Amino acid sequence: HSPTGHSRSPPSSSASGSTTSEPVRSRWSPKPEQILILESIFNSGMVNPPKEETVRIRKMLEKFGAVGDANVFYWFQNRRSRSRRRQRQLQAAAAAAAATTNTCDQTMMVSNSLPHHSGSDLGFGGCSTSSNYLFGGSSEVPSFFLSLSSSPPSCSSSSSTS
Amino acid sequence: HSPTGHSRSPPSSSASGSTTSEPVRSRWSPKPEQILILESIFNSGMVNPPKEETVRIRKMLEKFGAVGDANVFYWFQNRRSRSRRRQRQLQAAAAAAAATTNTCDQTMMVSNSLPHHSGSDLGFGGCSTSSNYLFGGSSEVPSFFLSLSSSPPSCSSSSSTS
DNA sequence: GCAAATTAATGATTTATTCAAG
DNA sequence: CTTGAATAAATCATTAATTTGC
Repeated sequence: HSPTGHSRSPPSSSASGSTTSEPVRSRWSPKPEQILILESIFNSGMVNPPKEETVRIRKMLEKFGAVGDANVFYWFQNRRSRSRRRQRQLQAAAAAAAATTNTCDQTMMVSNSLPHHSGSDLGFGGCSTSSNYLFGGSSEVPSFFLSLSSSPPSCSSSSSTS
Repeated sequence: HSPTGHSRSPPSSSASGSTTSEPVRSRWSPKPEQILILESIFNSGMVNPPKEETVRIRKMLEKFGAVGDANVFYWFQNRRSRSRRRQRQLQAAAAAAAATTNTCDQTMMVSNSLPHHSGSDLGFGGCSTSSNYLFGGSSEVPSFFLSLSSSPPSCSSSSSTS
């Protein structure tokens, strides 16, 4: 629908890593600034920009290095795909864990005493703020993990006698 | 994929992926529950458990599938590595962006979407709710862009030189 | 310290699925 | 039922980080 007159525009890749002096790059590698921009856009909710926007984004990115419309398109496509996959993986993990939690007898009775942990985890779900969430009070599934006392120096010794 | 050679022989233990119903796997693939557990531990601050804890963790994970101490060790090693890299990349991006922000007038004011938080959120995961106050200039059409699809039917050569 | 070898990330392709016309 | 467009999933291939041995 809406034949926007977009023809088969194969990757008009005009990609180059470093504008300064790079030998030859067969594959576009976004520069930090470009990544930042793309991430910002993605995180702002625009996960699948229409062509018009894609062109605009490309123009914006071009200020920091050669890039083609196709690169931008690919980037968003991959971002969506991978984002979703991770989410699914996590969800599966949660479900599976919840379904099998009871199997773990007294393996770990957790003693939630973690005072705090300089938050700087990153990496996974993204939505996770702390360790206790997700299935905090789902059912009879007590968050049976969390807190394996961090053993900093010597051996395990709950010496956190505050 | 170059399964040709195992040089390092880290902690020796049993490591197999034949947990439930997998044919044969040369490499341990953590089950969702195991991932969840490992993530929880990692996020709880224990990013580098000593051997003692590693063994404990392995025993705990074993309830969900075969796993060896080495696998646990590797997992944490890789996890740390990944975290560090991500962090660095982000910082680099931020720095680079900051360094060039002035250069591009209002080209990229996108930077940080979410207010507050002194740049250390790194919530790239994929939580982005729907905060669209970026540059919703003229996005109306769903999304149409270069087709660059393949040629499934008919002739399409591409003998994959792989 | 550097360069080869390994590993993880991720850009680019291919394949399958979906949905709307015709 | 077929065709065409658009996407998402799966896969391939290359690049960049890390690790390792000299």
